[in-house]
Amino acid sequence: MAGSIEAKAKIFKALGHPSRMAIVEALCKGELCVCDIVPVVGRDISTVSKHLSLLKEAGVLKHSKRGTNVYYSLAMDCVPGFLRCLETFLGKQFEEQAKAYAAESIKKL
Amino acid sequence: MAGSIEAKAKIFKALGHPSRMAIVEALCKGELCVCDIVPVVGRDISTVSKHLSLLKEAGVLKHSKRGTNVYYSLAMDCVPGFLRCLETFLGKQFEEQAKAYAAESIKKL
DNA sequence: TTTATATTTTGCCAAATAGGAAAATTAAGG
DNA sequence: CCTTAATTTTCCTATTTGGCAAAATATAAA
Repeated sequence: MAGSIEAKAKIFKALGHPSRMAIVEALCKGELCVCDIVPVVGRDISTVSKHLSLLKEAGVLKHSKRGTNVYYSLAMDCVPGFLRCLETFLGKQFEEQAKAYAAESIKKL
Repeated sequence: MAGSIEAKAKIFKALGHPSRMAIVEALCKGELCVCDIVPVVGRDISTVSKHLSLLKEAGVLKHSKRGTNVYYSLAMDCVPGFLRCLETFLGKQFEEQAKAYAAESIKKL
């Protein structure tokens, strides 16, 4: 399963950019067309389109055309749960930092 | 929580490289020193050291010095479970491709 | 203190990435 | 068929990244 290292890294890499993370977070709530994703990301539509195809290429998203619109949605069940877990982790980390900072401040009084 | 998008993307980015994915997979089994990680990755020790500090900076790893060695270990509980989930996903994806390919081959007979 | 071992840091180069503008493509609708 | 709207692709540029080699650090051992 050595090739699976590459495959897994590719998935992480796809999610490893703020614009693409924002796209995936938006799609956790359900399918969206490109025109609705663009304002979420706040970048040129050509840039957003490229991010979307990268995510699709990595297997994170799937898409379906209906009329002139293209709708993207999540293709990987594991992702939303992991994102919530990361948020908990980041929340705790932030708390700890705040606590450490407070302790330091008290020492200096 | 807009900044959390950046924070989460940073974590994914840290894991989004084959060498760093290999490091994290190795550390799922437990703590290792740099000298034991180097052969796993198969890159120059200076390169591996940079990958390790990037992972630490992102909060994925922590480290402790003992003697002249530095031991790295996982700092994020969510990671191993997600990796197993991805493997299941990739396995299914591979199966489907094989099935589709077989169906195509039969048609051409 | 000198020497050896483990690790990190710096310097440099080649390759990959993200960005927007503009051109190309696709599908409706008149 | 021509026009409009949605999306993707191509082209080009600036920035970031990953790699190794060499120098710098740090700790233990002689």
